[in-house]
Amino acid sequence: MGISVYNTLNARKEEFKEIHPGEVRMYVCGPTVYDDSHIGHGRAAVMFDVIYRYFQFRGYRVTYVRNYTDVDDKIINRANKDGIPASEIAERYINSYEQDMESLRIRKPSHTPRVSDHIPEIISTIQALIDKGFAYPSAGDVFFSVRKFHAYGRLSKRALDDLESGARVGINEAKEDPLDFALWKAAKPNEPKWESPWGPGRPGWHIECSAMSTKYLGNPFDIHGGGKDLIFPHHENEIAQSEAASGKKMVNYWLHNGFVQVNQEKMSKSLGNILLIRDLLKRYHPEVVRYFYSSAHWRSPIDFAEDNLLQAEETLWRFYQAFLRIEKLGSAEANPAEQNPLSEKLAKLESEFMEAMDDDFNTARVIALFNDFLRLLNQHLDLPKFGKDPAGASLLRKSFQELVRLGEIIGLFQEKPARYTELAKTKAIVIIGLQPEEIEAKIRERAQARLEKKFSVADSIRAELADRGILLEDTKEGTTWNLELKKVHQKQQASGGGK
RNA sequence: GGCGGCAUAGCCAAGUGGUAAGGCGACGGUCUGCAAAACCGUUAUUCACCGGUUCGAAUCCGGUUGCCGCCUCCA
Repeated sequence: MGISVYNTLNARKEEFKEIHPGEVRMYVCGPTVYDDSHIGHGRAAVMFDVIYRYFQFRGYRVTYVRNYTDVDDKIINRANKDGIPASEIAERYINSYEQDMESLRIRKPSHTPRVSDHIPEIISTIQALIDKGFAYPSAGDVFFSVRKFHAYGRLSKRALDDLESGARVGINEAKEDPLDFALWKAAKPNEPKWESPWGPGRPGWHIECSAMSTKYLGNPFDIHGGGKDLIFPHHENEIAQSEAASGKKMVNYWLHNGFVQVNQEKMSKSLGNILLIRDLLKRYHPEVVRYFYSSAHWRSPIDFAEDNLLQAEETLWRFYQAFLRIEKLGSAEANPAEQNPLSEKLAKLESEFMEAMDDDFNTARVIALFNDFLRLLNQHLDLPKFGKDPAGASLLRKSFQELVRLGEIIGLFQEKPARYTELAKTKAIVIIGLQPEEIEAKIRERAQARLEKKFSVADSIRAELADRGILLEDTKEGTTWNLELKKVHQKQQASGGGK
């Protein structure tokens, strides 16, 4: 049984077969660096990161290329607006993106090429297209002649004539056909430019990905990914360019992730509801964000509504609370006891995980699987003697370790449980405006009241804390405090913290 | 207008021919002075609607309605 993936090209799930044995070569369209990245960029980055990690987990050697589009109209516009060179804008937002990627714990791709470093490759690709009759220069521009490429429209399932009739673009005099797209654009004043056989100018949008993917991965290569919006025209044009230039198939599997919404609405500049990765991460731990991304299938839309994020946070919290309990069991090694439901499930966990992931990277199924396993862990933690027995404790620890090992592929459970909890508490304390000492004092005060059976006093102390998002938990070892995450977020929003 | 996609419980969300995963919430129970946490149980005879294929459909086909995306260098 191998991995199956949904391939946009054939509009169905297909068994994955690599071109070079034991090796996967994948290319994902990275950002155009003219602004800070939003949660939509984050989704693409996280989901392809999961795919990258999973192929590695399955033993493949993976070459993963994710580019930066650092030459582009939007960058130039931004540069002119801010009165600084386009290269500086690009540099600034590449840094910003890389910070975001690090925050989201994205594994670094094998290569992160930039357009500006690949002008010679781009020029020679364009030249090849001209030589083969697929492209033509016109007044300093070079265009790709769409009608010369017979398979045009296959990926996006469009007929050329439909495109023509639906075209809203103004006719460009320099084009032979309105559908033709630019490979090279003649330089205008105040634009970055490079010398070329057709005069000074810069590459069009699509050609960079053809040139760079071919350079790093060859043709054909295994997987090309990106957001759904890139299917047309970007990826359609890439196919035309690469296949026309090389005479070979470009890519076997095209993967396109679904869009994010914010409160059921499309995220867009005009609606003013762009949610930046960095702003989201002020309020939620990166693993919460990754958990949330993973809770839906990567091809489905996903709605970044506050309630949904809170739900993800609470569920992840449950995992870490169980991990804390396990860590407190001590670390004496012992051979596992006889078979029990936990050991049986533990033995199967990896294969069930792989079954879910093999099925088009179904992370939502993995989340369900982990939750099932969590319940089993808690069941055993609740058994009076199980954890005290070295064999039982050992099994619980092994179970925890297995979750950490498999969770790494999704990017979950990688924090030390104590640290994860402390981090949340430290953050919460600031928001709530209560020092731990104050909470401890209240707890002592309440303990005294309870001792004296003044339960109404004790209860009012508890209620007072609960109102601020602090939950008290009376255990045999004494009273501890925990967070009511939802309330903490409400306070945070009320105070306007973290936006 | 053209093309593509989606509609599963109060909410989020898996499930692509064999009789509805998981999470949140709610309710009942165990525990507790009472709670909280954790655990147990209940919570969709039914998968937008209509028709068809089939022994059998949430899953396939046709139609209807609603929503979304792309066709505008937006992941």
